[in-house]
Amino acid sequence: MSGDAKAGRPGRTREMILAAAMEMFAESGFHGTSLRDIAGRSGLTHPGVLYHFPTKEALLMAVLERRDEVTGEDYPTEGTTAREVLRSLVGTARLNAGRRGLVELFATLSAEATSADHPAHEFFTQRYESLRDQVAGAFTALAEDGALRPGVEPALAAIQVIAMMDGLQVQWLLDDRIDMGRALAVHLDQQVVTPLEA
Amino acid sequence: MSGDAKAGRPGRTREMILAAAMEMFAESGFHGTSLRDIAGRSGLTHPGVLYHFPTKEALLMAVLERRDEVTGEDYPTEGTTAREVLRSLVGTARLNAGRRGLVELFATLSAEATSADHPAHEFFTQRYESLRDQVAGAFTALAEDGALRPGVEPALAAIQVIAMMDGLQVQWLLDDRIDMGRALAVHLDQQVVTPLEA
DNA sequence: GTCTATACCCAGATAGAC
DNA sequence: GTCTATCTGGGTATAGAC
Repeated sequence: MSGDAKAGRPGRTREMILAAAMEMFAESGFHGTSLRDIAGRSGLTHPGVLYHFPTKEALLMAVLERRDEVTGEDYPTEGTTAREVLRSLVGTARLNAGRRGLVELFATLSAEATSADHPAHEFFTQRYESLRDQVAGAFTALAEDGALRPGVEPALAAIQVIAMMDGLQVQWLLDDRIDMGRALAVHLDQQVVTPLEA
Repeated sequence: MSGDAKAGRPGRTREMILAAAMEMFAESGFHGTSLRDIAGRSGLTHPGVLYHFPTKEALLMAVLERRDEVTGEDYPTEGTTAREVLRSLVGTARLNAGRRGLVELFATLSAEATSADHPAHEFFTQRYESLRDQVAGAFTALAEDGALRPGVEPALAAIQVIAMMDGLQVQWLLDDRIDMGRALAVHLDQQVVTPLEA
């Protein structure tokens, strides 16, 4: 049944397409990449790609979910201290400075997806909500330890850091002399009583 | 010479096209909007549009410049105090909460335009540079008056506020319960010794 | 001077052969 | 599971009607 050498393991081709799509979306953006480009790099024709992913947007969503897995490795979600959660935000910003394509993809799509009818709208709405919850949780824990500066509200502080991360990405994409990690670290140190680093 | 009733005042049609284009770029982004869509809403065909604007890119640039005029009214550039410059950032954020289309346009395009070959790339690079200069100037003036909290660096603070403004827009577009004005005001008050408001 | 008609090529998507 | 062929629609450019 599955002994056919040509076909390989099911999902094998799917993986190759995903890898090619992620690279090319990252290099040239979603609109700048054609299905024929992706197909070419995967060694098929564009209807071949559409057999595995019904539409180009479905392929995009698959790439986004995979991106979340990759970046998710930077964000320890459980069993970590509140300070570690905040430090991981700075860490991600620093790592991102070496992953331009991924940053471009995310920045472009999160903006595009603000339209209610965009295929990735729900994806991003949920993503921001869960990110805000997670970061707000960290700030709340710090507040309970009296580790926040006076006037810092956990829920608002979460919105603010996440906003700053996103905005820094756009400025950095336009001018890579912008130091995202430092900007974020300085901001976070203004929220807490004892500096995060060291 | 100019007595032709059909033609109307020169620039009349141009205005209609611009208005339609601004709305549709805001809703669907640059790549998501076709000239035929814009033409349809303006009551002409797409080559009709191309008579007034040689290319789709030229139309985009015209729209961007007009947006700058609208928003520019919120930003007093000269003859104002440093504190007023910062307050105007908060004011713009509050006004923007009533101009969803404009915010969508700007958020979507600034992200798209991070690609080096995007027609609006240069426009946004310049825009951010000049905005940073202006805000950094305000922070520098405050620093000289000893009005900044210890550790606040003017140039970095400018990058940070602008980043936060942009990031807040994306979160607000996805969930309009986000209070952009308040988030920004609280952040700015953390940078200065005496609160900005009142 | 202002627009319509038309034609070009490239992209996403579908139908159906193998 | 993948291809060939084809359809539709987009951006661009030109010819020519009013």
